[in-house]
Amino acid sequence: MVKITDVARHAGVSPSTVSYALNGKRPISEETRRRIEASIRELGYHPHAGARALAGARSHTLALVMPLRSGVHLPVVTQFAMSVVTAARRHDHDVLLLTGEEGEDGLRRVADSARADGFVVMDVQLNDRRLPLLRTLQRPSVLIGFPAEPAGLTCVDLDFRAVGEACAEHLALLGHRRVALLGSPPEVYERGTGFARRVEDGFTAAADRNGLAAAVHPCEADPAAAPALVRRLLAEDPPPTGVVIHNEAMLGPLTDALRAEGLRVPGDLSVVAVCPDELAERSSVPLTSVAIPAAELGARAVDLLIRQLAGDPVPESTLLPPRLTVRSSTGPRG
Amino acid sequence: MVKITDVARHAGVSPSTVSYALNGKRPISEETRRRIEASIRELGYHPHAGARALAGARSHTLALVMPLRSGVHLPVVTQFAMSVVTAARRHDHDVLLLTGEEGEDGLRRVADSARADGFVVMDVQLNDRRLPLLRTLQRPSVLIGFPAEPAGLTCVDLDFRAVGEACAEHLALLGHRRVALLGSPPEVYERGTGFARRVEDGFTAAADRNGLAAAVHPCEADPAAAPALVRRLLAEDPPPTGVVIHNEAMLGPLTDALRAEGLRVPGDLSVVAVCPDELAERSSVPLTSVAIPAAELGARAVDLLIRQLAGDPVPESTLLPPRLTVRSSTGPRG
DNA sequence: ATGAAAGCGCTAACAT
DNA sequence: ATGTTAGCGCTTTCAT
Repeated sequence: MVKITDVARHAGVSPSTVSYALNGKRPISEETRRRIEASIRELGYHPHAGARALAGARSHTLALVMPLRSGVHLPVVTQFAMSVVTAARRHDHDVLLLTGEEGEDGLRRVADSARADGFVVMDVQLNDRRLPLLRTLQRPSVLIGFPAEPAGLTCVDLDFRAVGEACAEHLALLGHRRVALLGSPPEVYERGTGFARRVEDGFTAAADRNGLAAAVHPCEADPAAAPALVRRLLAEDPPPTGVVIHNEAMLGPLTDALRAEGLRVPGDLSVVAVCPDELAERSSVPLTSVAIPAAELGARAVDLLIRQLAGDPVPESTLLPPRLTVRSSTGPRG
Repeated sequence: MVKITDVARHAGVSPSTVSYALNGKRPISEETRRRIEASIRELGYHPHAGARALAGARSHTLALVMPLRSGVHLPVVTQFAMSVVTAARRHDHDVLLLTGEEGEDGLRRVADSARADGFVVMDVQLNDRRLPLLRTLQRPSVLIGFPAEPAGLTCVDLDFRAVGEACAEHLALLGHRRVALLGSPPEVYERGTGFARRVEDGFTAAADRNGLAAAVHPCEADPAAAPALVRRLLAEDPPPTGVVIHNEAMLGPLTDALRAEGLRVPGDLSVVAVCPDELAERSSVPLTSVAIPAAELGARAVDLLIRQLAGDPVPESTLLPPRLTVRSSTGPRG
């Protein structure tokens, strides 16, 4: 195994000089730095992570806590994880993967054993059991999603209010005057992170601003209920010409039901979905949609964590703007 | 921070005794062990991972290398990762997450810096660039999938030949006499890990054994081609009454095309899919299917890695038996 | 069955 | 701008 003293000898300097050249904590002459870098490459030196963590105060590792439950769309989880790793590597950090299942004990274990310097926690619930611990732990963390009481925690999420607004505005711009939101099932409002309500608020607010008539239909995750819901929607007089679906499980059943009722999309009805791009693309009519920007969320979370580790102040709340992708399911009214 | 000397003092023993009590490398009297364990709990002691790695020869960390390309079904990746973490924790190991993107340099870095004791490598290609390195690295690894030349490497995968057999046998048992396999696109055969061919072989072999007439249709991943393919399938005289679809991208288009041709599933045609359960369940007619047992693969991979780390001999090749889940898309002939 | 003590490879004072 | 050196907390001989 190649160690720092090997590099030092090879470059004709002291170990500490190599160490400093590596982490830039004090100035090194250009000439010396070059020799050291050459030696490192030539010998294939990689500092022993354990020794580094023991002597320094940092493991150069971030912990990523994956969801407990599988309510989250799994592809989004993978994309998110990948972007976290990629971003972490850019900052010379590795990523330790934890499951939400390990709960508070897992967090404490990882923190106490100095396995990780900070945490990225996915799938944070409104009243997450882990919140008190995360607050007191002497390591920074970044939460994906907003708990009921986010004060004192660093949180990142998609700006769901802006999602609702973007959907309404997209339909308004296409000339629609009557729009509806087919929302999430009640469980999501209660158990979830509150994002369903935020979409709703943004949707109705933007509809108001644009003079649209807007209806909101909460929506169970029951495929069998789709036809009835669609009929109820169309029974309005006059019926909406644009609809936003924020309910992943019902997306298929609802579009099927629309087709069954003989409605053409977007000819008779424009449809905007709030769902992963993957789903929107695979639909029989590719859906105009707003997706969770998993990669951006991951990169941003790492960024915030690294800045905290550097002692920089960071905003407690970060909301990422939504991006609406226009596909084939929306068109001008009529 | 609580350290081993704190525990030792609290329990009235020497640090080394605590260490031995922790890892069981020498006998400790029942009485002493109990006192030590009590102290550990009371003080909330967690050994410093860096110190442990430095003094010992093990980081107690496994590296999990996630896929480069996104050809792999992302939900399967997530499930796999979760099961790897869960299994690793059962053996007192943590998991470091790497992306395939880091390639050989990433593996070397992690090995040389003693960040991980071994590797689980997902998505191994037939002629993976990382294979030579994995062979020479002084750390064990387990590959998910079989490269062209697996000798000297520990590989785990679903037994795809048995998958083909299970599908054919399921149809045979239902009384079908003429069956067809709608296979993977040519790219998969070339670039892939050879599993497509193995399914094919198993399928035809089992069909032969059971006296079925079996046709194999390779199948581009082009949704527009689905109707033509279905018509071609039905043009056979007599047409098959059972079909196996091993092509994730075409699953939707093909079932749509079947419906468009007025075929009832399973009334007129029984369909077996080789695809993630998730997809099979969400199909308009829930599909009888064989899935990738992601969780089992992950657990098995970790198992093999841990056993290698313990110096135990392990089989080079492990094939997991497929599980066919009967849903609504298959029924007796006629 | 238990203790004492010598490192493991690195970082960060404290030197010059 | 660079060198010297004392630990960081643990494991593991070598003792007893």
